[in-house]
Amino acid sequence: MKEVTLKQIAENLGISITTVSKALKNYPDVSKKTKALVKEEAKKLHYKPNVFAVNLRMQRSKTVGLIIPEVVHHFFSSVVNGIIEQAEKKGYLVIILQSNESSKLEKKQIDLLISKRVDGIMISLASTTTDISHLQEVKELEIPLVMFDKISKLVQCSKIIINDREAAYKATKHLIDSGCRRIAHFRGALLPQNSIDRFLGYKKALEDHGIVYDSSLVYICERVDYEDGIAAAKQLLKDHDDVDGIFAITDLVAIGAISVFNEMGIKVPQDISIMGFSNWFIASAITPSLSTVNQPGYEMGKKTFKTLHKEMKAKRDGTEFTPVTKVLKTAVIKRNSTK
Amino acid sequence: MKEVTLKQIAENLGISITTVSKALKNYPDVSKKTKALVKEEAKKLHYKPNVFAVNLRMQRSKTVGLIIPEVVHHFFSSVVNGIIEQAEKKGYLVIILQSNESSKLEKKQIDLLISKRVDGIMISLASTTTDISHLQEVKELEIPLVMFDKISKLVQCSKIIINDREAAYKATKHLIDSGCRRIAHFRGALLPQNSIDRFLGYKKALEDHGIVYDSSLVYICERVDYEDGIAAAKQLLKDHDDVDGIFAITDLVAIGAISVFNEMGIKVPQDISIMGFSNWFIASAITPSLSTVNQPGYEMGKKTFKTLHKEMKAKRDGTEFTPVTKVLKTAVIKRNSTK
DNA sequence: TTAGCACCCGAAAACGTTTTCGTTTTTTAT
DNA sequence: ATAAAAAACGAAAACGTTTTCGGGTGCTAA
Repeated sequence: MKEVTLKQIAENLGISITTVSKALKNYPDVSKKTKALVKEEAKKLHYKPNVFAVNLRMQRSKTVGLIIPEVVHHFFSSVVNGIIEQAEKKGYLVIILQSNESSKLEKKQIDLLISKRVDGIMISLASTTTDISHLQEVKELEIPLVMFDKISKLVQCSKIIINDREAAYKATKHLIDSGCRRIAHFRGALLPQNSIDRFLGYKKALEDHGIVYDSSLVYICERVDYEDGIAAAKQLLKDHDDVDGIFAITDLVAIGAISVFNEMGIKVPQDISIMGFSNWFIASAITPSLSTVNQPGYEMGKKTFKTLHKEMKAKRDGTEFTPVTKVLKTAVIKRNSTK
Repeated sequence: MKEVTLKQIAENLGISITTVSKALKNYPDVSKKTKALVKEEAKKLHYKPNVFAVNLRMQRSKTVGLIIPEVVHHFFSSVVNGIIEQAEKKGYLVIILQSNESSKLEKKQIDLLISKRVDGIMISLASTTTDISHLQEVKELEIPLVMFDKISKLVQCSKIIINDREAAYKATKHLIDSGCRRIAHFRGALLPQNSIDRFLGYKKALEDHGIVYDSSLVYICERVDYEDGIAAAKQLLKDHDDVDGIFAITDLVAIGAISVFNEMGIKVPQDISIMGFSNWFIASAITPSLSTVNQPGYEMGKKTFKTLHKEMKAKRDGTEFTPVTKVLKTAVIKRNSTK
């Protein structure tokens, strides 16, 4: 059972390969009659063009690459969902790689994608990435590039993000508006930009509302997970007895904290209010349900691919494309962990 | 800045393309001297083979396809994690598609992967898939195929699964051993095999321990999500007042049920014990923490790719490969939702 | 009749590699 | 010195497409 090729069809019909190819692509210099004949024969033999040959000839793969820090992560998997849905609509396939928050791996994977000659690359940076030479290389090779969520301001490319600072501001303000005055912050590691931005938003909200910023109320959660939340909450209880609100960098951290308070018999939100971040869907399923800030992962994925697609199209057409930065809307979601 | 090709190197060195190619691949019929020269020049020019040409020539892409029902799902994202990690080790890239539990989409995506000429395919079926002709086609084209978790017994291929029936049996037995006698089951839809198997395991456990099976204690959760769990729990409270245990098909359903009981002031596990399934990590974070059965997603992903890799290798070498079925171990994890 | 003009068609190059097989060069043995 | 053997190299085909460009028809108008 040999592969069906253009040659096959051409021989069956006694015409040239050229004509067959053109007929299938509706070139104007092929008569209606031959077009019909060719198409019929192609259907009969179940002809499928050999993508390898097409790729080689066209110098493109109709495949794009995606690098994210973690696959097993609600926010990123939502992004992935948005991306692959949109990509499929446009006839593109997506190769997914995971940097595991390692800058070194990230570099390797960029090289891998380049060597696979993907038509475009989407990336959310590892927390530790500071050297961005691998991304500059992508730009130099003129491979369309879009960054999302965890970006670097130093790279000239399109970006799809939220305003972490503003979102954190809104979250903190919500706590203040509901009556909290001693508000702690469970932040992420020192380096990642969104960890910094959320911290700054928190600080600014305090200052704007006449609350003195107290650095002893800020706890660092290195890995930003459930255990970190538990640890921070326990430490907080040791250090302070007057805190009436917590803004956690992420829902998971907030949930860790809640579980500690539940266990200790500390009432949420009566004794202490808690805000999360991301609106991970489980936030509505815990007790008490978690107030949080919505971070639109699916939307972000959609927008990311759409932007990449425009850029790839511009490259094919040889038209100019100026990078855009799109800031997606966030919104406070009030539930039962705040008053 | 033109692409560097073998031709380029050959011209620079005044030798033939053939020799350059062979030198880079350490063919024995190239002298050490020329090999060194060629390699040096290649490094200097940053030569990277054109994969499109390699693919065409070799008739393979070093790319595999993966189809799963949902990306945003803890279990499946764990599987994805295991797969892409393992694939990268072997130099393969993974194209991920999502069937959205639609049999029609699944079929389309198989066609897509075939037309992209991936070297192998891994799939977990959509719940509604009964017609398996698209998978037969994969077999006919002799594309290596491995199914995992949600499989079809009608397809002759390697399979990586857990024993759902046995796992459900163990979960139910755990409830019985802890003193429960009226045990309800929140099951999934009627069709998917794992929904059936878990139900059968539940039933068998009852019968083996002298408890009469009562079909009025079985509730169907069509979409197997949090809301389903809530609905089923509420219905259960209306229908019965003597139930002392629930085995839910999935952690999320169990969590939905717990949230209802928490709200109603029904004590878990004192008044009613609850078992989940999957050991989704959030299971340890809710109150009370959820007893469940561990379903090793990461392991499953690893094993799935490894098996596919063996099959692909066998195909290249022209050696025979007989499909294997690997059943991964599951274990009951006792937490605070059971006595 | 002949130039001009649609209208069709196909030869051939190009994309960049891999590999077979024949040829040339060098080395070894006689 | 010469034949045989071994080592090194290269021509060319092949993978299957797309696209340019140069014809060859047959028709119309002068």
